[in-house]
Amino acid sequence: MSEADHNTEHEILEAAKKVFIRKGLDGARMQEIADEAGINKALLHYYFRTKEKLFESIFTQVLQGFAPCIVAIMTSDLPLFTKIESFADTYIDLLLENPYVPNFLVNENNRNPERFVNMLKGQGVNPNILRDQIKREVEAGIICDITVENLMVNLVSLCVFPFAARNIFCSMFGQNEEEYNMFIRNRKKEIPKLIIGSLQPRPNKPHDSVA
Amino acid sequence: MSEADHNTEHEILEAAKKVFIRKGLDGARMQEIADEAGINKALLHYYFRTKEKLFESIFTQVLQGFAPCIVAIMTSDLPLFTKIESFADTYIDLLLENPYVPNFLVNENNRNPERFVNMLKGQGVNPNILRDQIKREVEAGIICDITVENLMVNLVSLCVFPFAARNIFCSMFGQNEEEYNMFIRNRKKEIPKLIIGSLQPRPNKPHDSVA
DNA sequence: AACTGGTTTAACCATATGGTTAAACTAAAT
DNA sequence: ATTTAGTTTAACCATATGGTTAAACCAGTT
Repeated sequence: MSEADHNTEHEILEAAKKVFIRKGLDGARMQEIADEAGINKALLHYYFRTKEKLFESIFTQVLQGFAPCIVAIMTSDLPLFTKIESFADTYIDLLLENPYVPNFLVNENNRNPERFVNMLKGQGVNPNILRDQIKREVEAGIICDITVENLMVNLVSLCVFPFAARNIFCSMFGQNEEEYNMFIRNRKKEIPKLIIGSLQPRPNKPHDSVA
Repeated sequence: MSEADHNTEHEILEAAKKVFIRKGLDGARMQEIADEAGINKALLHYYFRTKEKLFESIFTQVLQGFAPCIVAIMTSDLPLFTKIESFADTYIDLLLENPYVPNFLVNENNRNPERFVNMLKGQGVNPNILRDQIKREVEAGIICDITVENLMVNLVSLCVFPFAARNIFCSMFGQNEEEYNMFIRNRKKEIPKLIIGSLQPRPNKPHDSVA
């Protein structure tokens, strides 16, 4: 029997991920995780001594799933516009596969900010490379000026928030799950269009007067 | 002695708001709320029989604090650009005064979507008026076409998400609290600029080809 | 046959927590 | 002086929950 097969640890991690992401640390019950994994509480504690340890595993696992995407846009050496398009595309795909993760992360970010910040430091997220790229492209006349901070916050907000506020928007617009997913898939193109449009260099002034 | 003075109920509500917003329904302890209100648990239950009831009060109170802003942009008859500017300005001010509310709402939205949806229905949020306005302004050549959904999601995402992900961005950019607040205040102008810029009608095509 | 590690069962413990209760106290109202 | 609403104190209850434990079970291994 291959190890990956009856690998109970893996089952537990999958189950814990599901439960923790949906209910958070406080809301999750060890019993529920055991049930979800198809085992019993004793065995659950046999593998992961405490709830905290189990949560820690899930948290880092989830975070590491989302880090590469962010690191890529921060560090790769593609042209900025390409990066933006690629980020929106892959990030939204990732989110569509893990729609509850934004809530989970926002929640944990609230409950235990230190853990979050410490975890991030280990991921090598450094805005300076992107800052330099922006500077270079501004000087080359490819884009008009913007801060890394505004660019990143705009991009991430537009991609992530529609997931965090899914129900709110859904009910606000009277959409069902599938319609909303379609709407979000559509945004894979809308978001870059919006941001890249705002970065188009203007002949004279950095901002146009409202007609 | 005026009622508003020793008004214990008010004290309790303030305390509960603080605790619930920071820790959520699951994380909040009745004892903690009592302490925060400077009273004891017995009296707390004397005023609000159950945790649920108390939470309900806080939840509706918080939601109603944020509804008017949304309703205004959906229903008032100002020109669209004015609305957008006004929304970003007043909404971000409101958020700066209640920085933990986005987390609270996202959290609750996750934990109990039904409550959220039901609550929203009572607030008279109806996108059709705004939809009509957009249609009119498109036909008048004031703006280029966009769906209400995309406009609202963009606007709200850009305003709210920087609060929900405060620590993440803060640590990502090495900013302290005050710098980040400044950054956000700055976005009161940046966000309308971005969105209004994208709505500027183009002479021929609805989207420009990348230079 | 004996051993081994993973697994189950089921009881159990300590603690936290939401909620209740009764008795006493205080201060204002009558 | 009595009443009354608000408040405190402190004990108490029921339950949920994280975590432990011991004994038995079962499948492969030796």
